[in-house]
Amino acid sequence: MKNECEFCSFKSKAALMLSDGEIGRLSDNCALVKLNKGDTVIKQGAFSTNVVYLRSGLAKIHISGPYYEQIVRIVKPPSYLALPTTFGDKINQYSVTVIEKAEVCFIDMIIFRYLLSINPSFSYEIMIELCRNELEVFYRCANRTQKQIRGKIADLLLEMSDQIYHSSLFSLPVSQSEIGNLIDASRESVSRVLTEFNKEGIINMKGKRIEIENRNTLLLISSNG
Amino acid sequence: MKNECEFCSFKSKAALMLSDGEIGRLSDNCALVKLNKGDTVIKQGAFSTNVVYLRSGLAKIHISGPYYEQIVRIVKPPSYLALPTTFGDKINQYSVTVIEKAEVCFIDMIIFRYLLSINPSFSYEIMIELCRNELEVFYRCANRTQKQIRGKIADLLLEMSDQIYHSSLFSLPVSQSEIGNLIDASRESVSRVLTEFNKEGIINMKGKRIEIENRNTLLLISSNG
DNA sequence: TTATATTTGTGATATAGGTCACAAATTCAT
DNA sequence: ATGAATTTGTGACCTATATCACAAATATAA
Repeated sequence: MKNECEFCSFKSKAALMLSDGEIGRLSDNCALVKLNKGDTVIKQGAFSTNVVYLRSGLAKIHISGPYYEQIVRIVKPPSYLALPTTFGDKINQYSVTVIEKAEVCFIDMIIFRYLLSINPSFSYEIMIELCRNELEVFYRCANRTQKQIRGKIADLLLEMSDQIYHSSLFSLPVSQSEIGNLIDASRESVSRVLTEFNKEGIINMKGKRIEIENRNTLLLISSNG
Repeated sequence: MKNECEFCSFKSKAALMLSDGEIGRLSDNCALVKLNKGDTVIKQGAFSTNVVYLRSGLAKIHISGPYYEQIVRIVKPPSYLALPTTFGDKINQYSVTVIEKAEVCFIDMIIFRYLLSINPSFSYEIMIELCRNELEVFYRCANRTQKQIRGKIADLLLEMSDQIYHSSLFSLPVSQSEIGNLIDASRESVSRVLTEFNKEGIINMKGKRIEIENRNTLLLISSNG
């Protein structure tokens, strides 16, 4: 399916830098795909000639660790994926899997690199994204290490509510095991803490639906260990 | 002190992409500084208008975490630092401190961005570096989480020997507390493991001098937890 | 070189969070 | 809707590693 990028209402900040002609080139080499929860967007180790633009939905980035698959971060749109594939060798260095019904554009890598080479503003915006990613991982790194489980879960809930869903009521896009994997804790501990928070009236949880009832207490727990 | 970049024998791969004229521009806006262990290269929170090129020596990147300063990685040359400052706001988002006598070039950010905008090959190489950084943090992330202390220290020793010093005999550039901070362990545990390795004949340690005696066992421990 | 500050080694003890096991609840596919 | 598969809740128990507390060893500065 061909995407009409010129009329796309989910353009990335970088894509806004492109001229009409450039957008046309992009459009001709870009395929929009709708994906469901669990679908693989990028498979680590596979050969690829595409950059992927996450246009809507949610995905997780995970890599194969020494003992098991490790989720390294949740990605929300707008976001470019597989950039290391574009710039390094053509083998995907991590996997990306949809965790919430997503629209994704597969962009031919040659065109993407061509656009980078002729449009410095486009290139500049992509660099900003790369830097932001790096900083985010740094920040997570310190957080993962220094906080205890209650703090890490409080953080995650606040992030979901503030950064991802922009609402105090949302449905967790991942299982408790995946949360555990992401924040470096066992599934059982995640369950225990979530239940605690529920009993303490901090959140109201039924199934995967969560409503944050007491944001301030979460903030407190987040900065307490 | 003005640096004569055209004659620099420690050029980055990116800098090799620059034309003579471009190198000249760089040279005019670049200051070479020699720094000692403990010297601050970049201070998180401070305003900056420079990119920093690590030309020789070693440095650590650390950020302020929720409870204490967290070392996120050791940087070896050639490497550009403070790129997020260049691309985002002008405030440094992390600190960089020298851990082994270093030479560093402070490059005016305006020139750096100018070169990026006119030279796509230069820009391309910088993007490769940004991507490599991201992947490296992903990898570390999985490692830190999934391995036990012996495995993490084995990894660190192998990295020092293979990646940093290219020799089985080297002197640790950081204290055991810093190692603990980097691999997410207490100083005491680091000491115990290093002592164990020493007694087990895997390494030969006196003071900060370490010689790797049994590389294979280290590899084994590294992939064992 | 000498004094001072920092780093390291090691035993004793404490604990956060992991692991196991199984029942209950949800979610998914037909 | 219905049965199968997955996810969640929770008690009992375990363990890797943190903490504490010093003494010994090294590194640093005067």
